[in-house]
Amino acid sequence: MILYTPPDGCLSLSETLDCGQAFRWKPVPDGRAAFCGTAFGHTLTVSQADNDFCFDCTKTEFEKIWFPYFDFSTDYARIRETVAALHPLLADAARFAPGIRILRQEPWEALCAFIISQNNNIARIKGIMARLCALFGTHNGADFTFPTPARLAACTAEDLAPLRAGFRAKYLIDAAKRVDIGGLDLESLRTLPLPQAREAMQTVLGVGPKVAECALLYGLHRTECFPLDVWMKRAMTHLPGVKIEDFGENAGFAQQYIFHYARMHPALFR
DNA sequence: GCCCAGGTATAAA
DNA sequence: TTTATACATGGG
Repeated sequence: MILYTPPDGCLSLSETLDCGQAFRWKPVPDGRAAFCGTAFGHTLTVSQADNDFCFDCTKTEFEKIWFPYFDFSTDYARIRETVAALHPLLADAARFAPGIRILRQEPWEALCAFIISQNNNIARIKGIMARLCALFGTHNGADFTFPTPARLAACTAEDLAPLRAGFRAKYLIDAAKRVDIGGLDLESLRTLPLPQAREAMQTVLGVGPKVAECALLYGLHRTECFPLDVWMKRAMTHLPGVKIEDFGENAGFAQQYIFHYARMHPALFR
């Protein structure tokens, strides 16, 4: 059991784990403000008590898995200030959910999650992700892990029918094949120049500009990425004079603040 | 029942 | 090069 307080004072479990960036964290029914989820093969229950966060894991596991996963080495207080300074509406968005952090998720899982996300809603994305793990992942004693590329690459579209992922099933299989034996090295995209990284992502069937941007942001922490989904397009019309280039290295953070704010306040964005 | 969802592939203009 | 349409499914 590890007690930890982020040095920047920024973390809300609900804002971070249920803001549309990750789809496999669930509130613990009987716990207060606790969440349970799985990443990198490890399952964690995390809860909050005042300013402390309680991580139900060993010190080693916290240091190797969860500290980087929650991006605790980044100063989110400073990022919020920088984003908020660009426009009053951005200040509102950053103030609305000040506990958002951009998780450092597994590249392969993030790619699959946002392939599934296309023309889909968040509640249903969560369901498909849960079935994907239950059917093709392995059980670690507490939860199902995310299936490996090799496991999905061995599947046919009919095999994936129980997911009820619709037309996205064939996209998942193509992604799996590219990553498994097709020469697509997701880790290499962590440092590849962004235009080439985007191009590489989009070699996967079903991965266009938006999914590529999400996979790079959430899976490889390319924070200069700025996914333009339907909500963001609406939001941008309310940010006259603000250009995506203005966000620079903070684009991904800004996008997540705006996305969450817009989704929670649909009336403000037409 | 209807509308639409963290879009993209494909065809047509 | 830009614009239109199909796509599978189900949450609200």
